[in-house]
Formats: sequence, structure tokens, C-alpha cells
Amino acid sequence: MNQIQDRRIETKEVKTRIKNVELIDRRRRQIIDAAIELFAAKGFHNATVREIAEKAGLTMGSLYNYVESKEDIVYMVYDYITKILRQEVKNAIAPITDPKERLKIALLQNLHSIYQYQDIVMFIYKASTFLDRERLHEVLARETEYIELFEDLIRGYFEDERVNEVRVRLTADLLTYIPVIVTFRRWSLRRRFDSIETVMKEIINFILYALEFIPEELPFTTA
Amino acid sequence: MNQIQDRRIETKEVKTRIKNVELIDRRRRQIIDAAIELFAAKGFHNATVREIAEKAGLTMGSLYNYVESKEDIVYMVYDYITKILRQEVKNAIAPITDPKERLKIALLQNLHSIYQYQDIVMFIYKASTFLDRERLHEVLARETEYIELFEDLIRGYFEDERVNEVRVRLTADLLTYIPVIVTFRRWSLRRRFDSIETVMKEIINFILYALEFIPEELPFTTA
Amino acid sequence: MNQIQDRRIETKEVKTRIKNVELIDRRRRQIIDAAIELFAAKGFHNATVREIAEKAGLTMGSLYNYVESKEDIVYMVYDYITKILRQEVKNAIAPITDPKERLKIALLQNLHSIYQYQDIVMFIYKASTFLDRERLHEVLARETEYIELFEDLIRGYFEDERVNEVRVRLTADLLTYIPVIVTFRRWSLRRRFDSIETVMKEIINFILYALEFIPEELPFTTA
Amino acid sequence: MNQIQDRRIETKEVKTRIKNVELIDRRRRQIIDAAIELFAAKGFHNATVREIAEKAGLTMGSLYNYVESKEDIVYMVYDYITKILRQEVKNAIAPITDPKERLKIALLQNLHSIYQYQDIVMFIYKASTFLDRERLHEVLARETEYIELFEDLIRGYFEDERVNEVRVRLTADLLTYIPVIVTFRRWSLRRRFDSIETVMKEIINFILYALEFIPEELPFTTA
DNA sequence: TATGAATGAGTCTTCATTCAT
DNA sequence: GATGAATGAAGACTCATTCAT
Repeated sequence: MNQIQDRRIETKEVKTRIKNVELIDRRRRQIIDAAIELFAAKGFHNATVREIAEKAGLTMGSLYNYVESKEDIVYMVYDYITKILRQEVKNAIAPITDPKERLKIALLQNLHSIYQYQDIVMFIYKASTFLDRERLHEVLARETEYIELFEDLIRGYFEDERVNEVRVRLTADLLTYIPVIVTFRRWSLRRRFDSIETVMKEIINFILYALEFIPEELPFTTA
Repeated sequence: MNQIQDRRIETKEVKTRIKNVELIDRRRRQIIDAAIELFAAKGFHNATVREIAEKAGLTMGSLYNYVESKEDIVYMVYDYITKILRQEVKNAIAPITDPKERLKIALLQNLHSIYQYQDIVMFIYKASTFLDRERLHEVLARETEYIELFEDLIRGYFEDERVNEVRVRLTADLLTYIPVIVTFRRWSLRRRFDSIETVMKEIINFILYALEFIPEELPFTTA
Repeated sequence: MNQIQDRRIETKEVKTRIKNVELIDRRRRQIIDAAIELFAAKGFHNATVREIAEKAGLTMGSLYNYVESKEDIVYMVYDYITKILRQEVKNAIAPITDPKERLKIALLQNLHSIYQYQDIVMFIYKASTFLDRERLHEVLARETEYIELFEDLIRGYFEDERVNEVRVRLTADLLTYIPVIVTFRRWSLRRRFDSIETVMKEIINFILYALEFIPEELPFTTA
Repeated sequence: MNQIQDRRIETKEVKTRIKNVELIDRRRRQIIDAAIELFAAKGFHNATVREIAEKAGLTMGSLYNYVESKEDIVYMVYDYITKILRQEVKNAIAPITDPKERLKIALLQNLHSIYQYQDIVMFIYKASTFLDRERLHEVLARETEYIELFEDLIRGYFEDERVNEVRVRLTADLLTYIPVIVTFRRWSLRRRFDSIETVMKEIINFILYALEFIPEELPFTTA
């Protein structure tokens, strides 16, 4: 059973004049969906609030009953997509107990989610400029949580071996970052490879192989 | 002879009514330098043409003698930085003959260049939205060239072994993409690790280790 | 019997669809109280109808059951405060019979009322712009009545002397106008004088002294 | 010779992008003239920036080259009119040496200036709400200077007598404030008196008579 | 070539008022 | 009578670009 189905938008940080909680939820969902499409297609500045409202099936005035500023919308999108990514990974590994399998599944799910939501994932990688200090912090904290989730999975994976802590942490960073290549090099990958499936398969191979770097004794050091 | 020394801005695609070629060069350099600073600091939309002109030591009107639109400036910045990156790698490997060493040095140089120009590297990863179709193509072609440079180096590295062509190409993509993590996760890395030097050293270790994935027989396949 | 006690808002001119007269009275009183506070604090345009409704303990929709427009509210405030001022003077002089004393008491009361309601007095001096022609007339008529009340008191004061009619009328204007200085020069007076009590005492002295100008032969004439 | 003729708008506090000083002066004069007319007629909030620009013979964009905000315009109007009032009084008394005459002339000039600029005088009495803290301070300081100018004249008037300092100061306040009745009671006065000339003559008589209140022994005190 | 003033379309946001429930 | 969500017109302000000098 997929919890994503009834994902509730609880973002209390975004103020509203509306009292009906159900309605807030529904309307914000409309706004987020419209915004995702438009932000992904045209970027933050080229998507006008009016367009977002229209695509959301709301009037300008109505939209501003659920949101205080255009920036609020970006934040809601961030909130929405980061929650999804984390939740999908958590759901995917929930039924699995074998530590090695858990990490593998998590990596797979992560890649697939990023691929599935590539437009908006790309947007959130680009759009941090549009958040104010405070919200940027929240977003970064959320990102950190996500990375830490993978840290734990990595530790489980190597539970019998002695591993270097720094290396575990950095690898967690790398593992969650690498799949984003499918959004940033989207056009390039499309032209350079026959099928995106192959690409994704090999990315996973690459990651799983690279994972073994953690316990390795590596003599190489940079200047 | 180091071509970077007298990096000429040849971008013929950016029109101008000025005749004096020297002058075009000098003025555009001023514009690019100013734009890099401002785009990196505030993003494309928040940096106004007026600010760019001021920082470049030009008047509005004068700037528009060397450029036809704000978008031209973005393109010039792209052009400038991608040329630098490629050139710095080429210069670094020029004196080296050992194929294995050549790739290692290229990877190191790539990472260091990305780190050095992190602000503007981040900008160009974010800013593709501001280019029109045609220029986006040019930029992507430039990117492809860069990746292909690494493909060749990889082929040299494995010249004695039989390697899977797809894997070589994808790995080239990955190797050039991964170091960009130092710009996208900048704040995160800063908080999660003691020193950025360690991070960079381990990224190199990671990459060099992962490289060996190419000739590997990997049974793992994704769904 | 003090009419102020059950000051009824009779302003028939403000329409409503509500039948229950008691309720109309009660609700409008809530609205007026809220409006006075907000208009005084932020002025007409910066006080939103929503704020007024909230402060009045009503919902937007409910407020509009007792009022047809924001302008209605301004008018109700005018109506309310001008009635109070007049009533307080009338009440103050009611028990007094000596004509000289009556004027003195009236002047004192006028000054004290203006001081007491200074925020809203200032507002009504500033806010005439927000009334339409017809209502502006009503308000001006009310003002005239108030001035005429003082005219009568002045005539009583000089009942034994021959006084110039024009001078009586103008003085009535001046006497009712001068105390308003305590609202218009509020900050200035506060900084320039030790205590507002001294200021008020001297204003009264000034007025009472100036009163004697009425029967005076003044040779001075302006160009 | 009237210095008002070439009144320069030096308001350095209002920022501009324009470099040509002459032009700044000319354009701002246009803006101020337009604003005075519109603010006087419709008040601050009902006069749109677009209207002001149009009446000033400028485009919106152009106007904003000489001004940073609508509030700047209010401030410029304040600055303009308060300078005029002060300058006209100074000019009027400049050639006169007799202290008694100086005060009389100053009072006359003050009344006449207020009458002449009644629309905008009324506006500035109403509009302080639209200034921010800092500028409100500047404006109040300017007002204080004006009052102090009259304080000095009063001291000259009574140079041979012992006068109460507080009374001198308050009277200065009152003398400068009272004439403003011709703007606040404009409609009322028009209806209640045959000619505005009579009114103005009697106001002066009133003021000159009341002036003698200063050295008077007044037994009256308020509660 | 350089200057810098002028332009005006375009954007976010606010808020009085209405109306279905 | 009360509720509160919806409406949309209107307003302040920005900024890339042009062009006369």
C-alpha cells in the first residue's frame, strides 16, 4: 500500500487566510501541480503567478488566499518533492530486512524516483536562489536527512567490516547525487546512448561497484 | 605555448556594430568578468544589465554596442568558461605521455577547475533556461566535446583491455559530472566535513576506484 | 438623564438588510469601535475591511450585513464622534446658568474632549476625502451646528455689550478650531514643552484672553 | 527681488539614477507640480503614480528615474512647500527693521501664503502618515524651525518687557497654527461669511490682539 | 564610439466586495 | 443572520532595450 497516495501537504510554514483544512490541502495541491509543470518548463522567473493560477484552475486572488508570495510556491514545491523522494525510498525498503538488499533497493528506488520526477528534481537543484535564508536552511536540512538515511543504509551494508566514517558519509553524498545526472545531462544522454534503460542500469552498476571503495585501502592521494 | 594566456573571445555568433576588433575583445572581456561575478552572486534575473554595465565600467548604451541582448551575455559567459575548462585540462595533460597518468591528471585538473570556478560552474548548470534553442545546441555540443575528451583518455587508460564501449562513454559522462558535487552540495559538504581538501581527495579516490568498474564483469541488472 | 449612556446609532443613511434593530445597534457599535482604533492607528487606506471585521469580532460577510461599503464605516465613525463631542459639551453646561461660566466650561470641555479623543479627532480632520459629496455635506452641517452652539454661548457671554456679529461668528469658529492643535502638533508639543497639562492650561488662557477681542475696537486692518 | 523665482530642488535625500543636475531639477519640478495638483484634489492614495507621471508630462518609467517610490514624491512636496513658506516669510521681513512691524508682517505673510497654497498646505497637514519615520522627523524638524522663526520675532516684539518663556513658545505655535483654519474650514467659512477677505482681516486682528496675552497676568487656571 | 535619458510592457500583490451555503 | 471562499480590477514598481546627441 502506497502512502504517497494520500500525501498531505502540512507545510504549516506557509500562511493562509483560509480556514477549511481540507480545502487548503486540495487547493495547494492544485497549485503545486501547476507550478511543477510551469517551473519545470520555463523556470521560476518566466512562469508568472497568473499562469500558475490559471493552470491550477484558480483566479489570481484565490491563489493568494492560499499562499502569501510566489516564493511560497517554490517552497511548497520543494517540500512536496523532497517528501516524496524520501517517502518512496522508505516505502521501498520497509519490507526488506537484509542489509545488503536494503541499500541496493534504496539506490534503485532513488534513481527511479529521480528519473520519474526529473523535471521537478532539476528545478529544485536550480532554484535554491529563490528561497530566503530561513527556508534555504529548512531545505538543506531536509536534504541532509535524506543523505543520512543513506548513511545508515551504508553502515548496515558494511556492518561486519571496519569502515572509515568520513568515507561512509561522503559516499552517501555521492550516491544520492550521482543519479541526478539523468536530469542534468538529459539531452546529452539521450543523444549519446541508445536507450535510457541501459544508462540507468549501468549507473546502478557503477554505483554498486563504487560502493566497494569504502572498505578499500587506497594509496592514492591528491596534492 | 599556452593559449589560455591570450584567450580570445571569438564568439562570432554575438553580433556588434563595432568595427575595431581589439576593442570588441577588450570590452567583451570586461562584460564577461562583470557578468560572471553578478550572475554567480545573484543569478540571471536578479542581475540587471545596468549592474553588469556598471561593474564592467561601461555605460548602458556602450554595453549594447557589444552585445545585442542580455541573453548574449549569458552565452558569452558559457562560451568563456567552457573554453577555459577544456583548455585547462588540455594544458595539464599536454606534457604527459603515459596514458594512465594522463587520465589521472585530467580528472584532477577537472576537479580543481570546477572547484576554482565553482560559482560560475554552478551558474552554467542552472542557466540553460536562458538560452534559446540554437545556442542551447551549441552549448550542449561543447559539453559533448568535453566528455569525448575524457572518453579518449579512458580508452587510452584501458588500451590493453577489451572494454565495453557503452560503459566507456557513460563513465566519461559520470567522471565529468561527479566533481560538480562540490558546487551543488557546497553548503552541505561544508557542514558535514571538516575540510574541503579531504572531500576533494576522497572524491578523486572514489572516481579512480570506480574507474575499474569499466572492465569488470557485473552480473547485476536492474528491473 | 445622560443620553450618552445609551448613545443610539441612528444613522438611517447607512443601509442594511438586517431587521433586528437591537442587533444592528450592537454590531455597528462593534464596528465603530474597531474602526476607530484602526483608522486612528493606520489611516483609512491602510486599515483593511478584513482587519476591522476581525477586531470587531465579526466575519467579513457578517460585517457587510450591517454596512454597504467601507465608506459607510468612515461615515459612522464621523457620526459617532461628532455626536459625542457635542453631547459632552451640552452635558457639561447643562447644570450651569451663569452665561460667562457656561462659555468657560464649554471651552474647557471642548478642549478636554478633543484631547481625550485625539486620535479619532485627527482622523476625522484628515479623512474628509473619503466621503462622497452628500455625506460630506452632512458632516459639514454637523460641524456648523457645533460652531453655532458656541456662537450662542458667546452671545450669552457678551449679552450686555454691543458686539460685532461677524466677529462673534468667526470667534466661534476659532475657539472650536484652536484646541485641535493638540492633535495636529502632538509630537511637536510633546518635544517643545515639559508637560501637556501646562500646554492645555495656557491654551485655555489664550482663548479666554483672546475672547475679549470681540468687543474691542481694533484699528488694524490688512491690505 | 524674489528668491522664490529660482527655487532649486536640492532634496539630496531622494535618490535618482539621472546624472544631469539641471534635468533632475526640471523633471522633479514637473513631478512636484503634478503631484500637488493631484494630491490636493484626490489625496495620496487616490492619486496614482501613472496619473502623476502623465500630468507631469512624463512616462511612468521616466518618472521612476527621478524618484524611487511614491513616498519620495510626498516628501518632495513637503520639502517644496515648507521651503516656500519659510522663504516667503523671510523675504517679507527682510527689509524691515522695526521689531513690532516685523512680527506683524510675518503674520500677514504667513496667513497669505497659507491661503495662497491652501490645497497643498491642507495636504501636508493630512499626509504625514505617508512618510516613514526618518522623513517624518525631517519634516517635523522643518516645522519646528518655522515655529522658532516666529518665536524670535515674538521675542523681538516684546524686547522691552519681561515675558514668560513658555508662553512665548506656545504662542509661536498657536500663531503659526491658527491661520491654517482657512484651509481646514474652507467650505464652512465660505458659507458662513460674506467675503474671505473679511475673514482674513479678522483673523489677523484676532491674532494681534491675542498676542498681548503673553505679558498679561492671567489668574485663570484649568482643573 | 560613447553617453545616458526615455520608454512601456510586464509582474507581483492587495483588497473591497459578493454570494453560495 | 452568519460564514468564509472567491473574485478581479487596480496599483506600484522594474528593467531590457532604444535612440538622439
